[in-house]
Amino acid sequence: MFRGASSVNLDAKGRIGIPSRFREILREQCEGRLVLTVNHTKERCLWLYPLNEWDIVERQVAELPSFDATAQQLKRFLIGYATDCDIDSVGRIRVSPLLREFAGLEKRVVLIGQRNKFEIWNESLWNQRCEEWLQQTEPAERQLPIELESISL
Amino acid sequence: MFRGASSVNLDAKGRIGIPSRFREILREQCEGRLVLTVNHTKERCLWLYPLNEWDIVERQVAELPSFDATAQQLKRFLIGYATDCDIDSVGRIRVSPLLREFAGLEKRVVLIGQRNKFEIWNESLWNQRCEEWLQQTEPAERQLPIELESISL
DNA sequence: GAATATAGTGTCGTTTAGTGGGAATTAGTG
DNA sequence: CACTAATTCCCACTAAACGACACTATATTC
Repeated sequence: MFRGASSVNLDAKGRIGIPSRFREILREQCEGRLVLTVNHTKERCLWLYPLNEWDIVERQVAELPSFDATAQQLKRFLIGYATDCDIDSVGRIRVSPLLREFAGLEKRVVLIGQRNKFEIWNESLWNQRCEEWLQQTEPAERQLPIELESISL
Repeated sequence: MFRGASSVNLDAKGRIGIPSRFREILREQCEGRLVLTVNHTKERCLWLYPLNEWDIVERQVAELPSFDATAQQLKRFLIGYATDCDIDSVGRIRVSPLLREFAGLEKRVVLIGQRNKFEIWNESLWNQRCEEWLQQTEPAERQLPIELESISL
């Protein structure tokens, strides 16, 4: 289970280093095989799953009805953007231009451990959002179709 | 199972390259034999199936009740536009002018892995739709004849 | 506090994917 | 049957991705 925030560089070739404290766990858990995709909500950030965790998520999403528009959108985003990526010999993964663009990643990014996955944010966007969340008194309103409520991403 | 988004060029001869990471799988699964058809919903995009997956879909659609207007329409679009296409020696398929026109494909297109199939979009339309989906607060209303709910295309 | 180890990051060269274009073949049309 | 247009096959070029290595800064140990 992953937790904690790290600030890392995205290099000129679009690679980011996974903090070393996670590397061994990831090697054991999924042989360094990860899946990188987008967050389907309004927040522009990426999600990074160990392959085994991703399989669970993908199956859940895939089983949603084909003719439900909301479910289709979720599928298009989550599975549509999901990219396999292996950790290289020095502990980095490559983020494709498409995904970088989606999340607005530039040089400074933050990697946020979220139990079964990581979130990857543009650092300044992350800081900005943190401020907003702290200001905010009312929790965001929730309205979801019934099928989505039970899913744990 | 296919996932991930790729941005590719449609060349002057109407060909698009299938990303190399899928080619070997496609060769094994269906000997590079694919079926290209249209999305029957409001979304103007194409669907690309490996032949074996297409067979399943075609059978399901064919068995829908003959006197249901919605099912008839689905049949007309899906089966009516379905075109066989083989992957060439450098990993490309040709998209007929009819299909290109239907989906409004120009030079830049995106190929979206959706498990058993791919979706092919005009790139700017795809980006536009993504924006809309992310903005959207209310989930789209759902109203479907009961037979269609359970089909997974 | 110096020496060593390790994480993080940048750079180089090789390979391979992506794309464009020409020639040969096939199909469509008068 | 001939001519034209479209399609397929093949080759070539370019740019991006990958793997290996190297350097730097921070942390750790003696």
